[in-house]
Amino acid sequence: MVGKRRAEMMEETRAKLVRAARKAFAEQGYAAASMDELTATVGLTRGALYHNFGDKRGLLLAVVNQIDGEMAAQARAVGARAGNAWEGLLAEGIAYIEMALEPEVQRIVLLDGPAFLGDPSLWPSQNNCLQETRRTVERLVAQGIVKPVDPEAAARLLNGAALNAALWVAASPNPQEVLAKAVEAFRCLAGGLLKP
Amino acid sequence: MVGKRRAEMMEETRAKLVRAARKAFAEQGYAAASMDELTATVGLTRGALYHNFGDKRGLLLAVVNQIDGEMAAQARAVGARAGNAWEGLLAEGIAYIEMALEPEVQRIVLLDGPAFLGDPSLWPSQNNCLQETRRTVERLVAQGIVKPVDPEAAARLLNGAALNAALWVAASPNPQEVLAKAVEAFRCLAGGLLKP
DNA sequence: GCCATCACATACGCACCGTACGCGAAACGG
DNA sequence: CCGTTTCGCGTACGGTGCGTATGTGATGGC
Repeated sequence: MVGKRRAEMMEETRAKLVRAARKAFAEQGYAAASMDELTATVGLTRGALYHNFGDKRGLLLAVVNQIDGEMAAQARAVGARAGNAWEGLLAEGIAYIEMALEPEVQRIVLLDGPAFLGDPSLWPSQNNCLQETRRTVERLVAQGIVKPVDPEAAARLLNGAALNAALWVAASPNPQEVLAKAVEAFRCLAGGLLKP
Repeated sequence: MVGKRRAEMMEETRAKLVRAARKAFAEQGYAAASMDELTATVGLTRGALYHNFGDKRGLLLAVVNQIDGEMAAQARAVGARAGNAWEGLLAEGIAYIEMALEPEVQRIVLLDGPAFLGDPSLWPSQNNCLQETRRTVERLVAQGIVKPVDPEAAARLLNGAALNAALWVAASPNPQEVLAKAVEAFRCLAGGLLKP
């Protein structure tokens, strides 16, 4: 600890707060999470919070951006692993459904994020995972595999469908069975984009 | 006012509070809306609120149920007006997109509702507008028009896609143009449910 | 016409957020 | 090497809002 520069220390403080926030927001929800408790769990006070993130929303923003980035990376990896471009799009969508089962993703990014930060497209992160899907759709349109739809619109609807599917699966008593149904229905819907 | 019975009076105060809540929640969001202000605008105090709805969430629940019911009725009406069952499903979905442009629907039912009340399927209203879509899908499956998918799953994904489309449209600078794209993409996706 | 009920108002305590200010250590210039 | 400035963070304060406990006046049965 002693050998570190100020910038490193500050970055470490930010990281600690973000880590604690991911836990607290996921478990209690953004509104119910107390900043006094949150900061205390990592040996700090609210002073550090307001100095680093401006306010409570600023911390939520930082957390959302971090998780969003992780999701986009995961989606990209899954898509790249697929046999062809079309299977890649399906794999990405299904990956979103499965990722959204994680409490951190569901609670923070899908529920509290839009409610307290507004529409995802307005986020500074520009919603990486949505952009990822959009680019995939663009490629498929260019290759003539899918109908010439607006890529942004298609990406929006696909992500929206996936997100809602995940909420459904998470709330169900037997997630495994419901997940299978959701994935099946998703494949079905997405097929509507394919050229005849 | 004098000639009314107690039950009528109580129903009237409930209605007044719900009306005020629709306005306040839609304009400021659930979290930011002050119950002191809200009740004062209709000449009451928080006492009336906690007596009639238990707590702040109870009021949100009542508001959500009311709007949800209106949405389901609207969807049913639009669906019935369509030429055939398949066009009815499309019309319902598009109607959801357009309804979700209303701030009361978007802010209260789509953003704050899930965030503060949990998954819509857990709401006491049983999410009427989702049930409406599910029944429509069931009919289409029975008639052999759409593939034998799980009706609940299909309804979930369709509604999710519509909701996300609406958020996108509402946040865009030129809603008219974007709405057209969203509707087009929705028709496309929904087509994936049709039997070949 | 008395009394129980009840819808709603009033009053209180508590939690929490945001801000202004204080402090001590690190960075910096000479 | 030392004085000074910077700055990351802690501390203290005020304001606001929720939930609950208690009071009250009108209503409706008997």
